[in-house]
Amino acid sequence: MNVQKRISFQFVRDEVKRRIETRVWPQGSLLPTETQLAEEFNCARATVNRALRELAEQGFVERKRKSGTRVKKSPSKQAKLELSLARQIVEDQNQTYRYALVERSVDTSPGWLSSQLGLPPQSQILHLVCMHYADNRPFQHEERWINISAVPEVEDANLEEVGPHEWLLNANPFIDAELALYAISADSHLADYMGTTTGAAMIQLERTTWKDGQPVSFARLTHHPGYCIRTRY
Amino acid sequence: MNVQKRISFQFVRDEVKRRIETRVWPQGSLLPTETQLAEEFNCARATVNRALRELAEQGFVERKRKSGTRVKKSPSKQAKLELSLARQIVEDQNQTYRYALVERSVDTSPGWLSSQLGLPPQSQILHLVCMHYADNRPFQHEERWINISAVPEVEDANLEEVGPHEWLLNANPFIDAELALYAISADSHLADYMGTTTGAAMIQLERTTWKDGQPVSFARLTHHPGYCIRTRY
DNA sequence: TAGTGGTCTAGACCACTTT
DNA sequence: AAGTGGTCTAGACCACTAC
Repeated sequence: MNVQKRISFQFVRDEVKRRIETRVWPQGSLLPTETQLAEEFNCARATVNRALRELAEQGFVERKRKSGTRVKKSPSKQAKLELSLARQIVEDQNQTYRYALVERSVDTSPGWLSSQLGLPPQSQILHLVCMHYADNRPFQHEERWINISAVPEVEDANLEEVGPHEWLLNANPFIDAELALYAISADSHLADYMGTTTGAAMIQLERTTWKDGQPVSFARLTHHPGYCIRTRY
Repeated sequence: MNVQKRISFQFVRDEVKRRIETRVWPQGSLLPTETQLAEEFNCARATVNRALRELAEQGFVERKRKSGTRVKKSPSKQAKLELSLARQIVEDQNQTYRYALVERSVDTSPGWLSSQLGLPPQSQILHLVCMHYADNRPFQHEERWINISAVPEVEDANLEEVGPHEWLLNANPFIDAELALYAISADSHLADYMGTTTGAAMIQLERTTWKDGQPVSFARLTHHPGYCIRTRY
């Protein structure tokens, strides 16, 4: 007796994916309709729908009403990057994390920053410089500017123990960010902080954050030479 | 008359998200059960289920059978990186793309590569060096090693016109890759290729690809100084 | 205007996990 | 053993879009 289990959307999803990968349904071709597939797999259309919806999310197929479901020409895979707090990265590597606040001052926003964040001139900003260490070796240099009017509480926050990044995330976990990632050569100042030599290549991450359309913060996170971002896709 | 539209899963999703963001349901707290929410919103449980499932995917809540749905402490957002072909990146910037094959040779795999890819010793590999240009300025330097036994056809492929990355993706669109991203200083050789000075900081991307568990290729993609990866999350 | 995917429902049963 | 999310069904109607 064939004790066929009830068909799951995973089964349909994986089988359709297999047919795409083995080019039973070549790139650019049209898949059967949901109704046809439901018949073939002997399941409800909703089940097929969920399977195909996931494949669409993953970038294998494109779906359009009336036209049907098409195998994508170039599967547009995306690498997913975890961009955590320095503390989390360090602790995930089983290293000891240490944080130090280096500089703190309240200023009026310089021109370049106002333009970067879209701030009115003369805005008050909190300027911070801090260091993150892993096993007492420099891990990340953080320079940050915070728009005080967006988070007035920050002026009274104690940032000696907890870094501004972490403080901001706690105060406001739901924030939109824009990222830019590039390589820089250490100037003598940075080299000094990072315990390396002038000219060393390092990865720098610029992070601009917004809350309800209001600019909150701009940060430059510079990682020690040799720091490597890894992922899989 | 209150012409209440039929409740959509988007409505439920957004309303629940709003309550989380405004801390009606604070971080770490337990949400009502699907059944309760379905009652409140006057919709089917399946609708609530889909809404909560999406919020779980997006990292706002955590769901466990029997325990219920909990607001996550630190919403674990992930940045998504598009890592396209050099040609695509260049053309997306409305610049003219040019490709050049610089070196091509068939060798036995050196030790470091065998170890990187997990190849048996004495494996035959195709070694390639090529350049990608944007508006005739160096854009990306590509050094690549391909495991010939994994893709025998590559030995006869014409790689004068189409780069190996693009060729491989066409030959086999469904590939798993491991990525490493870091900063390097240009040595005189690379500086020469990239039309820059020795010591310039550049972003280098290492890409190892596998097909059905079999190693296919290892590549080092070096971007011109000033190259910047941008994203939002 | 007709065809296709998009979504909702009401009910059912299952599977995991805590008690 | 009981509670909660996970999923499937069968049917219905809607919304977009190619024709």
